[in-house]
This record gives sequence, structure tokens and C-alpha cells, in this order.
Amino acid sequence: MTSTNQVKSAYHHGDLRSSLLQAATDLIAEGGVDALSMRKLADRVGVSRTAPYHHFTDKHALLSALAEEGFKSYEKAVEEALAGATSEDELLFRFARSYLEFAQAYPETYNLMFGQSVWKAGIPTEQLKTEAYHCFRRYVEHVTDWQQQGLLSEQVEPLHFAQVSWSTLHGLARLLLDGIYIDLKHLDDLINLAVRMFRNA
Amino acid sequence: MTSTNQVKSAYHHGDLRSSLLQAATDLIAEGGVDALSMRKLADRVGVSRTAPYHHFTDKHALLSALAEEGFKSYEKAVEEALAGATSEDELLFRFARSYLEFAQAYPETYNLMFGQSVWKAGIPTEQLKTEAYHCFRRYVEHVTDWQQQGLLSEQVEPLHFAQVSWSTLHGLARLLLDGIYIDLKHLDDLINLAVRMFRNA
DNA sequence: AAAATAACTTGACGGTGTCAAAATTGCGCA
DNA sequence: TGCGCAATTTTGACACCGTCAAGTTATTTT
Repeated sequence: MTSTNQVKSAYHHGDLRSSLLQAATDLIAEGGVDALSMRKLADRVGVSRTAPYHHFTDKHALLSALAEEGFKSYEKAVEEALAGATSEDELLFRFARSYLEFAQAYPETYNLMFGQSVWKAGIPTEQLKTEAYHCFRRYVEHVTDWQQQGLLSEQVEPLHFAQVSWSTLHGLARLLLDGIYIDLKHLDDLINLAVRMFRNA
Repeated sequence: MTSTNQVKSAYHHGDLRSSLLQAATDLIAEGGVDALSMRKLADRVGVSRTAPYHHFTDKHALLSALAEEGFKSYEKAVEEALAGATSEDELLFRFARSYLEFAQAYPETYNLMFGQSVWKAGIPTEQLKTEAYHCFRRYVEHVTDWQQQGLLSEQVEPLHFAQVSWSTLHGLARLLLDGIYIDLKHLDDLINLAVRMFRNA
């Protein structure tokens, strides 16, 4: 028997994949996504440069995995926010606000979820695509619910409404995070205006 | 007199700055912004690796300059589109459509104008910031015009309306270009819906 | 013509992603 | 228990990248 029951054995780390994901989020939290390199990541975990490639075919695949996790925690955050509503009236507002709060709270994750680092250059993982698509489908369902509850006009195609309103929120998030045209001070006003637009669609 | 009046002399290229910008747009057009490296750029122009650094302090500065040009041609495109309107009713729609057409026609330029390659990592050039701000101010003026023409509710703060509607268009552009949630087929419907939202704000 | 300045080049440094081949180890099966 | 196989990890290498420092050459100014 070797000392396998010690904390770690040199070879066969045993939990490399999730360790990598954890270290990657740490690294990104510390210095943005630019501060994440495969080499530094491997170093941090205490493994050789190319070891991560056995668990992620690519750097893009690693980023995709992080984005995937992001979608999951996004979904949770939004659903919790909606569940906390005391009246139907606030549903739309709560959705919008939780969306932007998520983007603000985890800007780097949000970048990964919707940025080009994954969707363009890396051609997204199949898993990521289904995860992202699932989030959107869920939103479309909410939209139809809201239509039935009379919160939204039933005249508009739910899909189209979902696409445009998501665009508004995504645009707000992007401009806010990138520091273009929008500053945090007016954000509440902007969310209110956006929601009013949605209502009157 | 040396042979300075020849097409080129080896040293003192004479027009390096604009040659670099041209070659950079070419390079980006060929393979996206990732295909642009300072070294390839210098190669393309026929100059040594570090020569560009005499005209742009940084790679970010180069990209900022390209983004600047982008803002100028954007402004021109939009103003032309608005000038072509035959009735006031179509102004909003024409704006929205020309915005998205620009984004589609020059996706890489659009990325530079609003992407993180310039606004986040590179901290934007002062010139770029003023150029971008100018574009937005112009839009806010349009909004107040439209309010006076009765196209838009006078209840909403023009700045806020400008911010939210720009967000909607930016979000649509981003999702479209990145291939998320939106496909080209429905774009016209989405623009129409967005404009209707704007009108009923 | 001489001095100053601007433009450009060469060489180098430290960093990146990732491939190929070799080394190491744990696990299932005999 | 021992052995072979497959999974895992490492080492070495390659081709890039951005950009700094110092040197070279042309142009402009005096």
C-alpha cells in the first residue's frame, strides 16, 4: 500500500477536472479572464502544463464548462427571485432586476456565458448550447405564463417578445459592464423604463 | 535630392500610420480580429515588427483607432438612413434597421466599437471615448426631436429612453452576431416589435 | 555642413496554446 | 498475488505572441 490515503498522491490527482474548474474561477476572479492561462492554471493546481488537456480538449472547452456552470447558477438566481414575488405585478420587474444583478455580481461569468470567447472563436460545446437554449426556453415559458396572467399583451408572439426583451436586458448588461453610455446610478430608472416598455408592447 | 519621389524608400515609409490602419482592416476582414497580430500586420505592410509602435503606443491603441473610424462611418450610415425617410413615421424604424444593418455589414468593426478588446482591457483612448460619446449625444438629440414630433412620449427622460432603446438594439446586434437565441430569419419581426415598444414607452 | 529629431531595425525576453512521445500509476483480471 | 492494460501525467518542443532596449538610418532644422 502506498500513501494513497494521504491528501494527494502525485500522479492520478483523482479530482483534477473539478479542481481545474475551481482554480479557473479563482484565477478569473482575481484578475479577469485575461489572467487565465492554461499554464498558470496547471501551476495553481500543482500539475504539469498539459495535464488539463486530458480533461478539456481545449482552452475553449474549459471556458465553455465555466459558462455552463454560469447558466446553471443564473437559472437558480432568477427562479429564486421570481419565487419571492408577493404579487404578480412585480414579476417582470423582478426578472429584469435579478438578470442585471446577476450580470453585475458575476461579470466575468456573464462574459463567458454570452461573450465571444466561447460563442464565436471556440464554437460552443454541444452541452453549453443545450444549457443556454434551455435557459431561454424557460424564459419563453414564463412569457406565455405572464401573457395568460394578463401582464403582457397576448398579441405578440411569445418567442419574439422573449427575444426582444432578452436583448434589452443583455444590451443593458453589456453596456453597463463595459462602461459604455450607462452608469450604475441610473440603472434602477432604466430597468423601470424597460419593464414599462415590455408591458406596453 | 534622393529618390524620395519614388513610390517608396526603404526607410521612412512616409505613410505608415494609415497604411497600418488599412492593412489592419484587411487582415481583420480576412480572418476576424483574432487574425490580427502586430507582427503579421508589420509583415503585411513590409516593415519590421516594432515599427508600428512608433505610430501606436499599443495594440489596443491600434484597435481603438479602428473603432474610432467605425464610429465615424456608423454615424454617416445612420444619418443617411434617417435622411432618406419619406414620412416621420418611419424614422424610428429606419434608425433601428440601419443600426442593425451596420452591425451585420461590419461585424468585426462593430465588435471593436463596443467590444471589450477596447473598452475593458485596453482602457479606451480619449479620442475614442469622445467619438463614442458624440454618437450617443447625437442620438439623444434625435430622441428629443422625435418627442417634439409626437413620435415618442414626452413623459420619459430623453436620456433614459436613449439608453434603454440603444441597449435593445445593442443587445439584438450582439445576440445576432454571436449566434445566440436570435437568427436572421426573424430579424425584421424583432425590429418591428422593438420599434413598437419604443413608441409605447 | 552640423546637430537634432524622427523613423525604422535588430535582438531579446517572457509569455502563450498545444502537439508528440515518453513516463508513471492504478485497476481489473488471471 | 502478480501482471498487463488503459488512463493519467510529464517532459520537451514548436510556433506564435506583445513589446522593451539599444542601435541604425533618413529627414528636418539650424
